[in-house]
Amino acid sequence: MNVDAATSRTIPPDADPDAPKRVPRKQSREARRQQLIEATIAVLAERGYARTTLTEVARHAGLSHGLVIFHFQSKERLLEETLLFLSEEYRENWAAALAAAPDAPAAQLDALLRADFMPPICAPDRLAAWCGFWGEAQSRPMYQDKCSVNDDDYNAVIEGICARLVRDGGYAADPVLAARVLRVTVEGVWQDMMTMTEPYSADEGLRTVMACAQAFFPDHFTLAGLRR
Amino acid sequence: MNVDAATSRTIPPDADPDAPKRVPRKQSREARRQQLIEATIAVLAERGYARTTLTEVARHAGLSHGLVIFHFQSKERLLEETLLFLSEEYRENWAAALAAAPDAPAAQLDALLRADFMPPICAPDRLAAWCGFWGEAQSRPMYQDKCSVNDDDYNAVIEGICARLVRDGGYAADPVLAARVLRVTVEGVWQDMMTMTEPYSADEGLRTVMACAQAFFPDHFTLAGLRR
DNA sequence: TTATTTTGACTGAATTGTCAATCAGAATGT
DNA sequence: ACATTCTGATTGACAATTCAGTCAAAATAA
Repeated sequence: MNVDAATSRTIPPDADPDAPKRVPRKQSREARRQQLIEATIAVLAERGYARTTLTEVARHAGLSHGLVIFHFQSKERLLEETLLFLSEEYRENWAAALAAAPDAPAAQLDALLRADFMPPICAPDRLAAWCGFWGEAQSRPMYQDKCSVNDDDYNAVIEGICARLVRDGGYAADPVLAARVLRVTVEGVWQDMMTMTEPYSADEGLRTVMACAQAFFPDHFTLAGLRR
Repeated sequence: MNVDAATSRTIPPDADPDAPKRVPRKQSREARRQQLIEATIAVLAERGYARTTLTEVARHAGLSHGLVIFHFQSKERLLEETLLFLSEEYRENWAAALAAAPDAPAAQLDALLRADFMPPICAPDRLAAWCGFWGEAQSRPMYQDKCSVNDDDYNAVIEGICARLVRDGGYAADPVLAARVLRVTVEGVWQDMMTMTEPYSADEGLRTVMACAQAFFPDHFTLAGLRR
């Protein structure tokens, strides 16, 4: 679902190993789809969900709007696949951060929270596109369906980490509530960065989240993150 | 800007006391506008921002769509005034709660947080309409303009309360960050209640917010709210 | 009557989706 | 190397629909 994967597909499985770089068509099917999804994200960020049109997406990609339908059948499907891509990208980002972190619950939580403030997740167009979808998700069950699995997984992970941290660290807080507060704080800070008249930086956003972690787990966190 | 205010306006200050019910035109005008704004909120909640049409708003109010234009000149203006109404309603609600609370900072914070979970603010259609606007606000400077004053005031108030609470209560936290976390937690809980596959109740939402307050100000708050 | 509100038909613009024609490159043949 | 065929990506014109906004006429109240 990422660009590299699409690029690698341009070389057929039975390709001659010494054949250098086969650049098949003007663009391969997967690469075009990915290009159009990126264009959709950009238009969502620039104009908002309600004013996102196929023509604008196509124009942004330098292609005809007929091609968008050719690749995605309908506007609905294009938006679905865009949301799915963002959802997967987000999931892969935090999952990778988690896998790279030490096993101690505080270190895991630190990695999980930091992951949301790293590129490519914390890029302006990504955040803006997310906000656009959030606004529509409530009235479109399909959008909830597309993301609920990833959302539930994230929830389960952060709740599990908080439960371990509460137990091992001797805290009294309810881990479910603590996990929920941390999650919505990240989301809220993102939204601040998109909608406030004078938004703060991603650094300040992360500091805010760490202040929240410190409030719940003062022995393990400071404003700068994991206490060491 | 609320219904009662509009209704009270129906009786002019110089009205004859024994004249039973004068139903002046201008009042009818305000009542219609209010009716259409309520219909707009309902449609926003039901179909989302992108699929909100004048025809649907009019149908919901049992009126013709030409009348919507007659009263609001354009769809843009209708949505602006709807947002303005919601913003004022929200502001009046927390301002009233604050005025009714004791002057102690912990009591003020408790009142401020509870206010967001009381009707009419915490009604499903209100929350859903807010979410719809949030999604579009990023790409529409006009929406930010309309609300920024009220938003900034809320921010200043909750920061001030947190600053007093930190000082008087001997806490070490940064009051600006604590205030920000509390604010985005309320917003995030609202969004949860709108978009989650199996949302929790307003009570559970308030408990979550109080868990956050407890984390920052454990001497003054419990899961049930203000410690007494 | 006069002023205001309300309707509903109409217009013009925007937008999604269709489709036949075109075109670029790959495969195949010579 | 060169020409021919084939495939499927790409275009752009077109149809159908939806929707915001206009307006003349009707209804209603003063």
